Amino acid sequence: MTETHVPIPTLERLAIYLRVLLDAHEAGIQTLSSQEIEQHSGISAAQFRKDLSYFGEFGKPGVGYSVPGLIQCIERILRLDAEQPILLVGAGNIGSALVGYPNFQAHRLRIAAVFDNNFVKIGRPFGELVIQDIARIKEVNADIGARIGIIAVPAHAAQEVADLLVEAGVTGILNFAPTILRVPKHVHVRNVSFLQELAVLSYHATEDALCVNGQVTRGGKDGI
Amino acid sequence: MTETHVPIPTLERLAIYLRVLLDAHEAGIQTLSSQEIEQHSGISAAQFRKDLSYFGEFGKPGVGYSVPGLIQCIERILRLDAEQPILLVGAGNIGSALVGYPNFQAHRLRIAAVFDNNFVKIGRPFGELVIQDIARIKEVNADIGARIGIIAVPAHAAQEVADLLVEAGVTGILNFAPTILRVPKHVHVRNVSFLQELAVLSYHATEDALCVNGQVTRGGKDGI
DNA sequence: GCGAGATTGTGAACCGTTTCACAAATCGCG
DNA sequence: CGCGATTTGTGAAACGGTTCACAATCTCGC
Ligand SMILES: NC(=O)c1ccc[n+]([C@@H]2O[C@H](COP(=O)([O-])OP(=O)(O)OC[C@H]3O[C@@H](n4cnc5c(N)ncnc54)[C@H](O)[C@@H]3O)[C@@H](O)[C@H]2O)c1
Ligand SMILES: NC(=O)c1ccc[n+]([C@@H]2O[C@H](COP(=O)([O-])OP(=O)(O)OC[C@H]3O[C@@H](n4cnc5c(N)ncnc54)[C@H](O)[C@@H]3O)[C@@H](O)[C@H]2O)c1
Repeated sequence: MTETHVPIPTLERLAIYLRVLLDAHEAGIQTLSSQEIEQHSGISAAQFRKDLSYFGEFGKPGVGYSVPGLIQCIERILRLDAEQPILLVGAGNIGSALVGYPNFQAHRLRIAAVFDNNFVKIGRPFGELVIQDIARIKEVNADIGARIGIIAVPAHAAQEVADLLVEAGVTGILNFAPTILRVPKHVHVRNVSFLQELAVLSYHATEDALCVNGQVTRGGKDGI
Repeated sequence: MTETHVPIPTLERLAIYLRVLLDAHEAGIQTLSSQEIEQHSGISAAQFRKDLSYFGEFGKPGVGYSVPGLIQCIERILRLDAEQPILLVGAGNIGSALVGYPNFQAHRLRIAAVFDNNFVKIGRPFGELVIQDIARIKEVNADIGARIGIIAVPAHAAQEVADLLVEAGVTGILNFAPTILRVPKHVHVRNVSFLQELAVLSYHATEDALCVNGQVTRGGKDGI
């Protein structure tokens, strides 16, 4: 284990391992080998061990991994060992699904405040929270200290909201709007795009050959 | 352009290019160079050209790409040129956000039927649809012929629903439940996991060194 | 205490994707 | 028509992540 950059796919898988481990813990299992993790996660044992090797040594040769021990370690790595407050912007359809989602709590991710710019919505209850004015976001986060924000507003408002989130001190953004966000280098953005996912499935859903090819698509000045 | 396997990241980017092109089309722009696509998409011009090269030649040297022409080509590649019907299972929070989402329509993705197993919900309206009994899914899809299904049910029901979807003729599944699905080889699964996304952000949101390391985590029989 | 069996951690090989760099193609203009 | 400016398409190189394979480590039972 050297002090090296951790691949993002590794971090994503860490969250999967954590889920598997929590399930096992629930079931009263004390120890798991990388082989068994493979069974439950669909990720190869070698990959699992390599992933962990970025952070240290957590297993015992000949035995495997202590389930509660590894849970604690992965939680620490992912900063899920202490409560992680999150700002949600956009009290619409997506926002509504998110505030009520109980699984976040199990990972100590807590939506600590909801913001909108619609005066009709501001002040209304939203899950267990009350919708607040987006104009007050910086002020509110001075108390909360959230480092993660979720953008669930229409695409045309996303950049503006991203700027506000960054100004409020957020360094990680989960973006549901179909737009490329421009943010300072120190801010990490992850885009969630159902359309993209469905497009990939759409491509694979049909096996027929494509009708696009050289001589048809290239051509005269009427072009493609 | 040889007949080769297309990387999944390429397909994902294709959906992004399509969005950029549709925006440009909306704005009345007739032609775009790979350089300009880079500006709008955040994806490098070289990457863009390489991505397209898997499918043919679509541009004119010295000019660029015809916006409407390329839109048509990418839509054909992604099978978004004809209406793509989709089955949604789970009339809950996520399902609710999806049925009302207008952007799907712009890509000819249409949620053609919604299913649930809750007798209280079956028969109720859901968006413009009526919630149907999951038990009838195969029968219903005999008419619809959808090849894509969305799983928006609790994790413990996801595998069972996946089996039903496959039996109903679906070859692509978008899975929102936090579980690994076992499906036949010809079926493609894409998982959407907000938890995973947030975990990655959580990791990056703090720059402090980890407290995990060799001598602490490895050790005596009290172990990790 | 020791040998058999199990399992980890990791350098090295492998493989697929991204980036680079340039020849070939097209356009506009004099 | 020809030349300079522009931009494409694509082999080849660079890069980064995954897989492999094995020495090192640990447990258990005798
Ligand atoms: N609903 C879906 O299934 C779905 C799927 C994929 C992507 N998305 C994307 O997610 C985003 C949210 O979708 P939704 O369906 O929840 O939309 P929505 O219209 O239901 O909700 C958007 C909310 O954002 C608020 N808002 C608008 N501008 C704002 C601003 N400047 N500051 C603060 N709040 C503002 C609105 O008042 C509204 O409450 C959109 O970008 C959409 O494209 C949604
Ligand atoms: N809500 C969120 O923000 C969120 C976030 C991430 C992941 N998810 C995941 O998405 C999935 C759906 O979440 P949700 O919040 O919409 O849940 P939900 O409880 O609101 O809705 C689930 C729906 O599925 C139906 N259902 C249950 N078993 C079924 C079966 N066997 N066949 C058909 N229908 C069945 C239920 O009747 C219910 O209507 C869950 O797996 C959840 O973990 C949700």
